[in-house]
Amino acid sequence: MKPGEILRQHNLKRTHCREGILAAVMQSDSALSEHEIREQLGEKFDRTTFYRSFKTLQDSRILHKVVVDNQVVKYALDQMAVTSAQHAHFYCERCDRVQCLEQVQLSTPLLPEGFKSNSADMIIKGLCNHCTRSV
Amino acid sequence: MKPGEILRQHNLKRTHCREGILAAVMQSDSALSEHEIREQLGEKFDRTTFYRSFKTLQDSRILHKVVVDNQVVKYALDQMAVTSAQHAHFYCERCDRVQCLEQVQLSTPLLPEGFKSNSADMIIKGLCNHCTRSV
DNA sequence: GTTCTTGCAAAATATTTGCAAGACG
DNA sequence: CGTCTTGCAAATATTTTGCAAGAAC
Repeated sequence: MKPGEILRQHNLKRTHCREGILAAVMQSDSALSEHEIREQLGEKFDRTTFYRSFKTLQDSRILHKVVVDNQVVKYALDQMAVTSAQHAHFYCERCDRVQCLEQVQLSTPLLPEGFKSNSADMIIKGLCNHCTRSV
Repeated sequence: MKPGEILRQHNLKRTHCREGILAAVMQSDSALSEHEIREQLGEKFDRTTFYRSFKTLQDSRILHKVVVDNQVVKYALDQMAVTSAQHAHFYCERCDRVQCLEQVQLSTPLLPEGFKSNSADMIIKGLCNHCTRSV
């Protein structure tokens, strides 16, 4: 599916900035930071616009945000099939890339008395599939 | 154990700021943000000093940092027994508190070919033990 | 044409660094 | 006293808001 179609499906206006962000994230095999996306699109848009676009895309559940401990913030596409399913994120300590591990389903572990879970995020850190190869 | 002792154990100088941070975190049943700790200590220290103290305490593995999606940053004590064991964090969407679920051990799920895990963090969101009671 | 989105300027917030003065052991 | 830590000022980074001009439909 193309960026424009996705936007239309969600009743969002098809603007250059939104389509640019989507195109970048869709063709990448890892999650991208605001900075990385901005670079790819050649600084064509204002940062303010970026933040507003991210917000819009997140609100419509087209993208989701991943925050790693050390303040790395990345955005990844919500694949339709996966949108509702919980999945883990992998952060590579060598190349700084964040990948969604869609195969890795999160089973919420048993919670203590009184806790009620709505959702869960898991970030696994280590070496990614690219980096274990090239060590 | 008292703040001073902990610092001595780790060969850190016992300064007011460090002891204050430790005292605050130790007596709290949930993780605290820089802001919350600063408030409790009556704005007695500079923010710069705080950040440097947090860094020191984290480097010595006395505290650990928890970052929730929406940019909430909290600090929690590393209990000795638990230090090395992986545990999950619970973020309450109602009261904004972060608790360490030490009972909930993280078993790293099966990773795809080529990934090598060093550590993992899990944040479970929902209603905490205090808030489910008072709904 | 009406409504939503953008760009710009500016503010709020978070975090880091250099350096001289001060506290710790 | 020597070394590590603090406070202050300032730089950098991140994110948010108001408002008028511009794009989308």
